[in-house]
Amino acid sequence: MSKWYPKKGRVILHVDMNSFYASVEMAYQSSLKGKPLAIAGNPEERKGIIITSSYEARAKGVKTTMPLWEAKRLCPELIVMRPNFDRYRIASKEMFKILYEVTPYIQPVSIDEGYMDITSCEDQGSPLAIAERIQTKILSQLDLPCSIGIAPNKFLAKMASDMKKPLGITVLRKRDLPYKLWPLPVAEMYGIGGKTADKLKGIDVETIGDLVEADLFQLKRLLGINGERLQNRAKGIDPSPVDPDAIHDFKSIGSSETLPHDTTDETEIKKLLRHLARNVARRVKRKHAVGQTVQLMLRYHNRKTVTRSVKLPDYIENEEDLFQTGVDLFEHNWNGEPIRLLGITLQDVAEKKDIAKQLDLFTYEKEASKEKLYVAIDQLTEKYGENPFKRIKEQEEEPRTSFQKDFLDDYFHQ
DNA sequence: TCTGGGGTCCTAGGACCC
DNA sequence: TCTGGGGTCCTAGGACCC
Repeated sequence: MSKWYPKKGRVILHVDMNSFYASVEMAYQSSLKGKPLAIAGNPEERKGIIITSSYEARAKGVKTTMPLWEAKRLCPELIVMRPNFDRYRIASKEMFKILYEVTPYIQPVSIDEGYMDITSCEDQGSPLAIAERIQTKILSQLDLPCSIGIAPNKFLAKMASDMKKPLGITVLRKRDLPYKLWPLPVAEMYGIGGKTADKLKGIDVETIGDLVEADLFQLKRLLGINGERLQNRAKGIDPSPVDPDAIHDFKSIGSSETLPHDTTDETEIKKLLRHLARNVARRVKRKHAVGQTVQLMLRYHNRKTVTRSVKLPDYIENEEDLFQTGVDLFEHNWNGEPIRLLGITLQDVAEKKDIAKQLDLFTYEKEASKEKLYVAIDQLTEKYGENPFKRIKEQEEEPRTSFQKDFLDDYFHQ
């Protein structure tokens, strides 16, 4: 007698550190615990905005991106610290180490959060038990609080981890959606910001439940293809996989900086461009990458921001090329008004090892007749073990270990 | 007294080719 | 004389996230 088994769904965790930077500082210096603490930039350099704040500070109304003076007005006893990124990187690494003890199927999405696919971890206990173990371990070993969402896909796991903070664990199953997800304002949905929320309000979509009910054609007209994806997510549908390799497929590397004062002084401007080019080049080098497009960003005194980019005939990687292209773009596009911020970004980035293949092939293409090209493809296929037209990385990747010890170094640059 | 810096993805128009 | 429609590449800007 054949028995019917329900198709097994996935089990996804989203681990989200609670007010990460502030919590790391408290773990570092326990006298800060229980106090309103904010991590902020230097106001003298016009970078005085709140990056993160402790729950004690949030209780007083302090919020991320709020100017420091406003935060101090709301909370006069606020303790303010500059960020110590090295500390946060170390803490992040230790946190992910704990996650990798459970499974290698992890997609880090930022310094303080990541998705885990624990579908095939039944031997380690129920999803809830696994989540509790992770949370307890991160708290006892690192003295850091986190919230965890448990759900059948990434979107729901993300929404779930947001529902109880700090130190929450929230299970969000499909059958929970009508009372746990749908009553929330649509602006609380991941992927919906102020602009989209405003647009949706225009068609009377105020809650996530309203989004589920909304007319699909109307949504598409309003938001394009994103309308359909957002509605699917609201319905609890999100097929996107937990992708451990996403972290390696970076597409751009950039650096930008606000000047202490608006300036029209070309010496000062070039000095900053030099600094930015050096910054980008250092990180490009660490990732063994090259890139083909350089983008210059200018923010003027009135905050008007423009970007100008150029695609180069060759891949570049070094400081000098970045600097020269940046200066070139600057000289051709600056309108002469005082400048507040400058940025240089290298785009169309790829790893050198992948580019080598393309260049090989390109050379053959250029020099070979069609017939010779076929021979060339055969040769390349032999050399790389697969059709070289298909960009493949697997063969050159290191085997995945329980903890890829250097990947965070690469990702969270330095 | 104002509003950082690191990214990703999508859209839209013009150039160009067939 | 007038002029289709599809596809790709390049560039600029916008929305969003942490």
